[in-house]
Amino acid sequence: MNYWLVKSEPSEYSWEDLLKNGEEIWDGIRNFQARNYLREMKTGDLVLFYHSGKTKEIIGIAEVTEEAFPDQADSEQKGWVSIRIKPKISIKNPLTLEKIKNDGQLSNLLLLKQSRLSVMPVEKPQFDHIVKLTS
DNA sequence: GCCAACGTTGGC
DNA sequence: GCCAACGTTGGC
Repeated sequence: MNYWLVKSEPSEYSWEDLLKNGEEIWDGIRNFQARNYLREMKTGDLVLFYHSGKTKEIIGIAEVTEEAFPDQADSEQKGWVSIRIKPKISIKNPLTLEKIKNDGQLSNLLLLKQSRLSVMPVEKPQFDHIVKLTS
């Protein structure tokens, strides 16, 4: 199993929206690096859900329920893909970017290195550490 | 509101 | 194919 992190601006689509809808097609990704990661996702993989913008925190854990399929909005069929996720765990104590920065074990998170990437892999030890910090 | 870091576009 | 200009994202 692999672990991931996706970012969303809560005014665009929030964790609460995902909870309300029960599942969501994660589409609209128009970045090659992010797309490649989407293609690697497998059913059952776990996905940290990060709010960018004002709050800047990991607020939930979602699960991949459908592996990469063509993005319906990709009318020119350029190979963009989407996946489907559902909420799994709502985090009671969200992990803020500030805490992530101040935690030595999380210094290698791509989140800190490539601030603009919206889909990225997370190593299992780091994922486990985040789960421990937020539970 | 500003700026850094990228990604994209278009002229050459 | 290079590079300047521009647009976008996201942290501060």
